[in-house]
Amino acid sequence: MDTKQEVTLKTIAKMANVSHTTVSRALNGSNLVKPDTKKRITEIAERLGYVPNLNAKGLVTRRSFLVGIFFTDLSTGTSESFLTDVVGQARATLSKDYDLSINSTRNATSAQGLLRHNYDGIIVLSQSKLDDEFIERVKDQGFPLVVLNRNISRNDIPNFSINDFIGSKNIAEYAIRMGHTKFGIIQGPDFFESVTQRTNGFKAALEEHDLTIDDALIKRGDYRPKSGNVAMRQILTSGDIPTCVFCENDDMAVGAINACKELGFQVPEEISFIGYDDMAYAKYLVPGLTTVRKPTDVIIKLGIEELMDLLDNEPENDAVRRKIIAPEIIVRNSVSDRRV
Amino acid sequence: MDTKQEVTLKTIAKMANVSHTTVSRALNGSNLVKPDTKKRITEIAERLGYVPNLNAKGLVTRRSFLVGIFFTDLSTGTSESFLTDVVGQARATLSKDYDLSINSTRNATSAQGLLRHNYDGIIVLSQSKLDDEFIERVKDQGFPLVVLNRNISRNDIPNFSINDFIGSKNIAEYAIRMGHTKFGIIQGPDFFESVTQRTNGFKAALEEHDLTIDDALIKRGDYRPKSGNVAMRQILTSGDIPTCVFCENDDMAVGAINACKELGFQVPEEISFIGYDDMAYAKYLVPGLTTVRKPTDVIIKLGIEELMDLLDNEPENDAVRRKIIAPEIIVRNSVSDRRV
DNA sequence: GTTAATGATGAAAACGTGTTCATTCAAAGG
DNA sequence: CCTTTGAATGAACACGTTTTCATCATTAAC
Repeated sequence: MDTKQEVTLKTIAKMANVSHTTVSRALNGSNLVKPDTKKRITEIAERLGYVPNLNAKGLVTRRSFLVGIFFTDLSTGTSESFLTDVVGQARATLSKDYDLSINSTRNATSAQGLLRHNYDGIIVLSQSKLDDEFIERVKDQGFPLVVLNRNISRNDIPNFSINDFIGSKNIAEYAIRMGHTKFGIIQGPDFFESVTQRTNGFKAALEEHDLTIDDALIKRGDYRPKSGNVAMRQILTSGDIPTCVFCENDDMAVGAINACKELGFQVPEEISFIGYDDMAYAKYLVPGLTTVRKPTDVIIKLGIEELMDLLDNEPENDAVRRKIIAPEIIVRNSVSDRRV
Repeated sequence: MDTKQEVTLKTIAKMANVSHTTVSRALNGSNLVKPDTKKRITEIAERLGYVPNLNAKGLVTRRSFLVGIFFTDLSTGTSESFLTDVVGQARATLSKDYDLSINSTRNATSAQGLLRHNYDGIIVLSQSKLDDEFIERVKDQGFPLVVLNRNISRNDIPNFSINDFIGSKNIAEYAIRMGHTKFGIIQGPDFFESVTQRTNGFKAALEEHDLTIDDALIKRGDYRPKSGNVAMRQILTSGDIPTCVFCENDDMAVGAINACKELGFQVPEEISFIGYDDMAYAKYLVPGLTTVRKPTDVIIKLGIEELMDLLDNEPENDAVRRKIIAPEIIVRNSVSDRRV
């Protein structure tokens, strides 16, 4: 029953008593072919279930009909919703001509076969400075390229990113306004640039208000709930207990809050919590999690639209588009009011 | 700086004073070429950064170097962790030769260009009977194919699935053993077959114990936390309140539990909850969520290994591998003990 | 020292398309 | 009626590989 790729242009040509050249033209909507022969040809093609050989087509037109989507790391939790969002939106927006190929920049860094598939365009969802080498290479090889999520230094590449520094700084200022002075932080994995930004943004706000944070109250997790739980237990059993803990993503916040309840601390009365990401469930935790919403849907939309431009038009673009978007603060009930 | 695809076999051939035939052989590790010429050639290729044209290669070898991964629907929440798991594991397991192309069976159902890219192999992550038409077509066209997650009727296709009926039935029996007799159900979207199975499995256990369930206590959500919240509010305000509610995924359970707390019901003392999926955070909710763990990692592993077999070996397989795996029950604290 | 076997290489064809250029044929212009 | 134009078509080449078959050089066999 293996009927794969039996019918080609020549098959159709014979049946229609024309050359394969004419068939090719007819099927590609050329206006150099008489209307009724065109009709005859398309009917035969339809009936035979003709599907063009993309390898042959791509060989001569120098295309691959493939858009590459590259993540920093596929195994890390954060990417989850990001991945589905990107794939979903890309599928909905991009022409059906293209297939989406998912990859990790890590796999691609190996010198050989970096980009075996000659992608027609590439989207990088960058979470780490380690991607720079990859981005550099892709750009220099002339691929249409868009970089999302992380702010990169090269300014000749379209780049839509999120300013996690500002997001964290703003949420810290909110907590300070609520009267908190003694903080803890549960960080994410150190190779994510978002982690550096979130930590630095939070600290920056503290400094501006002449507050300090004890290094012993800064723990590192891996963005998963369990690591948040472990880190919080360390903090709670160390004797030196903060009034407010900033968890660098919501998943870890869930684990950390759980640790408090297990050890008999009231949330948020005794200890307040701040999350990051505004996951779908954050609103429905008890207490509702005060967190930061990243406008990922916006940058994804911008990125895909930009790539479509790059794919359609000539590389003679006027201006390279770049944009840094500030996240939004979502205030719920997990930070208590300590003002006197 | 556009250096894409300038260096070909012939480029190298000229520099090495051989024919492109020899270069091809050398680079493909043929033993018909003298060791030192092979070395000379590979060095030149390396230096020039040669990368083979997969279109040309595929044209003659009739391959695409593409593995297609098809989901029922890309925009629905459930797929999230599934998607990342599959992509991650496939990337880790599969030979680097292959790219992974993500798709939805819905997009592919359109008659033309169903499978423009001539995938070397296909994995279908099926969640709905609607996929059957797609699966049928793929199989009949002779693609190496593996279907995961859902149990399909055709027995000539490798199929690794999860028995949600048993999972739901078992968890229901646990709740019954704990003394519950009056239940509610918050269902997922109706086009998912898992939803039918979960509902039927749960009901089956009730019947076996001569218990009935009021249809007014069966609400439908969309697998997102918010829909769980909405559904639970309807139940709570209807006057007729169950002692235990089965939410067909954890996300909806979060929303539902929240509704109880907002309206002043104690969980699990007054109302108990059961989830499904055992998401990473389920363990850290308060109370810890009693739920069902789907061995998705197992079926993904089986599926990818099977596909690798199909890709390597001849289609003359001995036996078609099929397996249905029962989920595991995870008992935590969200179901109260009502035994007298 | 001739023949047979082996090892290394190249020429040419093939894969299925798109595209350039030449050719045919009918209609239009005088 | 002859020439010119334009429309429709086909022949041939190109894209970058792999593969079959032939060729040449070298070694082994007797």
